Order: sequence, then C-alpha cells, then structure tokens
Amino acid sequence: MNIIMQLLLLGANICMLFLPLHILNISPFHHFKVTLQCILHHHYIIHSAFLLFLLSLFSQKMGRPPCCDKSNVKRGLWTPEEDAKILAYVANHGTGNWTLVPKKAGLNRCGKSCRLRWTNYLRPDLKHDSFTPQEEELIINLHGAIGSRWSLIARRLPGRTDNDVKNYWNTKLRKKLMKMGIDPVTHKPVSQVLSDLGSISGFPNTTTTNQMAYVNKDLMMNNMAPTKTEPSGSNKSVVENTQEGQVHSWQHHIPYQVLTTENVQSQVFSETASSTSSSSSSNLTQLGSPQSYSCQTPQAQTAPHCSSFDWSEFLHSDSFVWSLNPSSLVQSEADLSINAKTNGHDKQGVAAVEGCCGGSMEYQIKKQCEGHSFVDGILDRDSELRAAFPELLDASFDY
DNA sequence: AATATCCGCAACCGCTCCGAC
DNA sequence: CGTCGGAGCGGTTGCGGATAT
Repeated sequence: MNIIMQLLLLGANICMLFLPLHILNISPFHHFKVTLQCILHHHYIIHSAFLLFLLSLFSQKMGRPPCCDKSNVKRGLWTPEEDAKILAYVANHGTGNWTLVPKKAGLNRCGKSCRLRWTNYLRPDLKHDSFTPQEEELIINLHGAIGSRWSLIARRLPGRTDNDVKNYWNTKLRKKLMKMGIDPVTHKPVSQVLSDLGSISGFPNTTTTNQMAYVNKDLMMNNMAPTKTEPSGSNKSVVENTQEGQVHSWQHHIPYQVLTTENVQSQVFSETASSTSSSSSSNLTQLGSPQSYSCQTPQAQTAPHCSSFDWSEFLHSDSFVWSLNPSSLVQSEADLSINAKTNGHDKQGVAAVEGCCGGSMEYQIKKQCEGHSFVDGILDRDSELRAAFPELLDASFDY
C-alpha cells in the first residue's frame, strides 16, 4: 500500500515539477523538501493537500486577474449615500473608465458594480414605472423576431434597460405566454412544437399506441395535480394544468423518470432549438419563429397530421386531459390580440414582425407536409427574417 | 401569529467583444 | 498579429416583500 501511495505521489510530483513554481515564489528545492518529508513520514494526506494547495494557487495566478479585489469591496444593495456618490461623480466627470470610478468617487465597490448601478438604475433617462401594454406587446414581438437579445430589445423601449426587459420577460411575459399555450422560446403554440418534435425526433414510424408504450401513463395520471379553477369560470384554462401536472420523459428513452411538464417542455424546446436557445446560439430559435399571434387563424392552431406520430393526438387522448385544448388556445390568443395596436415609436419593427408572420402557421404546416424538415423550415424562416428585419439582423443596425 | 412558499427585482458572474497598444 | 483591459451582454442568484397555509 505504501509503495503504491509513494508511486502515486512521485507521479504527481513529477507533474508538478513541470509547473513554473517561480510564479508562486516556491523554489523546486523547497517543493522537493516538503515532498520528501511527507513521503518519509507517510503523511500522504498532508502531501495531497499541499499539492492541491499549489494547484489552487496556480489556478489563481494563471487565470485572468479579477477586475477588483472581490474580498475587500462591498456587495449587495446600494445605499442612498452610495447612489449620491455615483451621481455626483457622473455629474462632474461623466461616464467612462468605470474601474477608476470607485476610487475617485470614494466608493468601496467594484467598478463593474458601479457601472451596472448607473446603467440599470441611476441613469436619469430611465423609467421606473411599470411596463405599458404597448411596451409589453413590443417586447413579445421583438423577442419572437430576434430572441433574447435584451439589449437590442431595450434600445427600442426608451427608458428601459436590458435588465428591466429581461426581468419582465422572465417574470411576467414568459409565464403569460406559457399559460396561453404558446412556447415562449419559439413563439409557436405548444401543440405545434410538440408536433414538430414528433417529426424530427427520429421516432420510429409506429402507431401512436405503440409509442405510448414509452410512457407510464398510469403513473402520469397519478402524478397529475388537481385542476385549478380559473376565476373566469367556463373559460377554465386547460393549458394551465400543463404547468402543474407531471409527465414522464419518453423523448430520452428514460420512460419512468418523473418530470414536471414544464421540464418536458423545456426539453422539447431545447431539442427543437438544440443549441440554439440562449445567448450564444439563439439565432435559429429566434429566426425560426417570428410570429405575431394574432396573425394566426384559429384553423392554424390545429396542425394537420403530417408526421407519423402526432403530439396533438397524443396529448388530446383521453388520458391527457391537461393537454392543449384548441378552443381555449384560440380564446387565449384572442385575448392577447397582439396586433390590436401598433406602438407609435416602433411601427417599423412591429410592421416587420407582422409582415413576416403572415400565415406563419400555415406556412410551417405546408412546408412540413411538403416534406420539409423542421430544420428546413427554420432555415427558410431565417431567410425570410433577414429580409423582414434588415435593420435588426444587420451588423450595421442603427440604434 | 408564525412559518413556509412564492414572486419580483436588483445585483452579480462569467463570458465575449472590441479597441488600443 | 497577439495581448490586455474596459465595456457590454445574457444567464443566474439571492434578498426582501407579498401571499398562502
């Protein structure tokens, strides 16, 4: 045992000798001395800790240096006094070179933190009241067109920051769309997203009944949360039950893994827009689904059965009473009435969104029925969007 | 009334971009 | 052309108030 441990330590030390110990002001002799003492006295744990300590020092020294000394700067909420210092500094010196601001303004804060405080809260042109329906509508339309590029969206909303828009989307709009049965990522009805998934998932061409074997239906029913009753009574949203219920993942061939429906939807969305959602790769997602909901006819909500496995049929089966009800979906979309009004200062953007969404659902369905894959549809949509949103998608977009 | 849970928002984190050198 | 550092961005976290139990 000792021999094995000594061999392991020897190997680790040989590796360590390749590291430039001078960076840590540690001489190879000192390193060798510590190692030798540990081995001679069988202090393997101590020596392992020593090696880990060296490695952690290297990771700190070799990595990118922090913008400030995190341990010595104040964090958390800002006090009125600190706000006043920032305001006074900016009034005298203007913005820029934020790393020097804490020192010059007499603040014990990270410069980056100062910049964020200014841009997200203290800027005099910011609005601090709640979002208007027009702003809400614009955010939804732009998100459908360009995805989660919050800074781009915020620049079309005077007085709003990207953080404001992002928070409002995450806390209000995303949930609102989901309640309406609209996928907030693709801006498509969830039923169609699921249908699209069925056509691209590589699922074998078997009957729905066979595919149901992937799902532990009984367990799903047992795990379903009780139906919530909407205040509106007869217009009870069946969709809302999808938020509460639990289903089991069959997409990943883990039939009995218990997941919330939201998780399943997330997986669906992440698969349909695989590696396209989120910042680094949102292009396909955003380009694939620029839709203004009012453009969609009620007929468009019920996609024809183009693929061998139809998610709509799957979800509308008796067992899945929580699934999307087309009638409620239509009602919800009528309530939204996205195109009822056009924001005055952004007619161009909204017009572009509306222009490119004409018959969008029919378009997708037609494309799929013509043998286009879902990805083909996204790429086609990309081309359309580039034509419809030249000012948003061009690098030369003028804010 | 006390506690738990939910929700919204401010702030932070890590990464990328971009201009200066 | 490569490096460095400031600025910007999107995702995530955590706090504090509101609401439910």
